[in-house]
Amino acid sequence: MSNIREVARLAGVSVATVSRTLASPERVLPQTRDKVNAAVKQAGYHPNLMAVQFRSRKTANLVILVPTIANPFFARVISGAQQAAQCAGYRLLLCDTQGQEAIEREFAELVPGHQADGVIQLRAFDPFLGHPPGSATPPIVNACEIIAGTPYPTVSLDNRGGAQAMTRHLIDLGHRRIGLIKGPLSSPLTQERLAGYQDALGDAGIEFDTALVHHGDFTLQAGYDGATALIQGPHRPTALFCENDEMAIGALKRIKEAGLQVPTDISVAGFDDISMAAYCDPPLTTVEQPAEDFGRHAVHMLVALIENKPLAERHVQLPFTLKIRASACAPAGAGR
Amino acid sequence: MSNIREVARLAGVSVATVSRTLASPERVLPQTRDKVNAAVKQAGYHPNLMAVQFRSRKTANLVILVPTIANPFFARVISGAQQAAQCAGYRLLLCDTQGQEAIEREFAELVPGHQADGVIQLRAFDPFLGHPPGSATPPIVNACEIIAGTPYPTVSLDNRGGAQAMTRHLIDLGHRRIGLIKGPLSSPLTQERLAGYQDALGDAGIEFDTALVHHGDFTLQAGYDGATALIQGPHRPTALFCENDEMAIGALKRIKEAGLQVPTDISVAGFDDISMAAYCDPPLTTVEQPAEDFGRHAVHMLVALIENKPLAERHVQLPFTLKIRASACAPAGAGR
DNA sequence: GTGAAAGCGCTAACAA
DNA sequence: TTGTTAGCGCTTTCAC
Repeated sequence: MSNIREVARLAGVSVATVSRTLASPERVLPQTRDKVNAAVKQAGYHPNLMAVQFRSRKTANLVILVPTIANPFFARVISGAQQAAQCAGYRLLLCDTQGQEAIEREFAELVPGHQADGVIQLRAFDPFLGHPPGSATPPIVNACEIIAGTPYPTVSLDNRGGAQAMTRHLIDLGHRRIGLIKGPLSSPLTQERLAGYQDALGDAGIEFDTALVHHGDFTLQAGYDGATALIQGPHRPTALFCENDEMAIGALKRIKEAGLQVPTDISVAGFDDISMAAYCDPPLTTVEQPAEDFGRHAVHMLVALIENKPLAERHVQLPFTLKIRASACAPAGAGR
Repeated sequence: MSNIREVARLAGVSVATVSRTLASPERVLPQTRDKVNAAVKQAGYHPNLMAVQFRSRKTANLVILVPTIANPFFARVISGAQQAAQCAGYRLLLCDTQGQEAIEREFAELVPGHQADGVIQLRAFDPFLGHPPGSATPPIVNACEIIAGTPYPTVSLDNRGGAQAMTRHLIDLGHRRIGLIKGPLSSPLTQERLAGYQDALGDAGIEFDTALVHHGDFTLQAGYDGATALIQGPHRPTALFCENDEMAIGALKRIKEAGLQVPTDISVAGFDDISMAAYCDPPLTTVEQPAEDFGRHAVHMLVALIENKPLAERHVQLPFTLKIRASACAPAGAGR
């Protein structure tokens, strides 16, 4: 592999001039520049980025920790992040952590290790937990699922408000027995959505019934299983609110298999508005999240942190939108 | 930020001993090791990975270029790659290129730039195209969609065979007019599948009709649009073969909107077997690909390349499986 | 505008 | 087993 010294020799200039030509060509005479460029081509020279970054102590790398990229919602978040990173002159190092703390820690370690400038965490776990307290916290932004009481900047959705709005929508349609297919207990996000669900129930004077709540893990299968549990028995719910679209689609399948109609027999609602939501049968009523904006905002904030620019807000909250489609309607025999 | 020298001072040893303690503790006396470890903790020391890798000329980074991580099939490929990389002691740098050559080139540049040891390309584009011919080709493996006539090692599916098998399956069910919703013209993969489709038609003595072919871009919307075009007119096909599951699901929606039944009026088949395929209505008959294996094999081959180990095979071909579900059946009025 | 030279933090001979 | 020392390839003063 050729190095800067060889290029300098070929061009008949000093290494400093080669370095300057590459970094700030305007500080070099055109004729010198041409000589250098010719030498670069001739030598097949590629600057050793390792050395460049080592020397200039700037990596232009951002790490993003994603619980699972198989989740289409996260795919959209990443897409937004990638765009914003590109614009800001950073590369995005994507890491599918499979929700494993060890992997999250390992990748986050790239930051104190000078291999990346900052990290975006999309899950409620602090990858720097237990770091030497003396050192300043590395640049990090927490988005989507927020670590309770975290000092880090955050980008979040009003999950409680979103769940409340959707539950209220179902109540307004005339539903009184609304099943809830939740995410895992450990997720703060799912606790907030449960709270929103309870808020709406409370407002309508409907008693909260734990028998109507089922825990899943955000997968299609979990929705299927949740529906199985909730629709059996004599007094089944007239609507099912699922905490993400994939579980809702899983539930849809199970309900149809039971010989019931959606929405006439049971209404179904989701959360996220993944692209599939508009294509399933019936199209899914859901809570839309501006997924790409999570990524975009997180990157902007992280870059500000890294470059020591002031942060406009430390805690950004993004708006949700109720997306009314055909999977939810008034229950059979509703008074209104 | 503390450095190795400070740790050495704190521990009362030389920098070499600190370096050794970190890299190969067994070459250092236990008591020395303890002193060093204590000093590391006290100093809040994190090795500067930039310097480590710069000096030892090994990054343990692998770049994977993905056309779009929003595609659930690629998500599975990545998942397999990540696993294999982890096992082999490498990090995977994921890059969503959005199919843009400029982005692919930029990330591939990390390899000659010594910032990554090799690259996996999942699309039929050579990111090192036009590289100085003098220099040896950087370690690269081409998987999924293969560059025509590439000298690189590859991991591929028998796309032609897969498409032929599915088309034959539809013919065996009694279909004679089979619509094809293809990927973009530019994709080699889609040309192979077209060839397989034509093979099966030829074997059955059915004439190829270009009016039954529609070009899409692998999105839900493309399937929807393709179905719109193909099901209108008096002599519509009795089956639709889509080159991926997402287009098949898009087609499903359109067919139902037209008041037709799947599969009784029109059968639908897909390709890939994404998780959603089993959950749509009706469940999708499709060609299953071992997605995770693409990633796994690609990583294994790339690591072999990087570490100068012999490659068992330069061109791995993975098996497909016909996944028969409910979206395809014999056409109405079929003789058998 | 260009060159000489110092040194980033670390590893790896080699010496002790 | 441990220390000394010479760089890895580059950027960046500071002279000229």
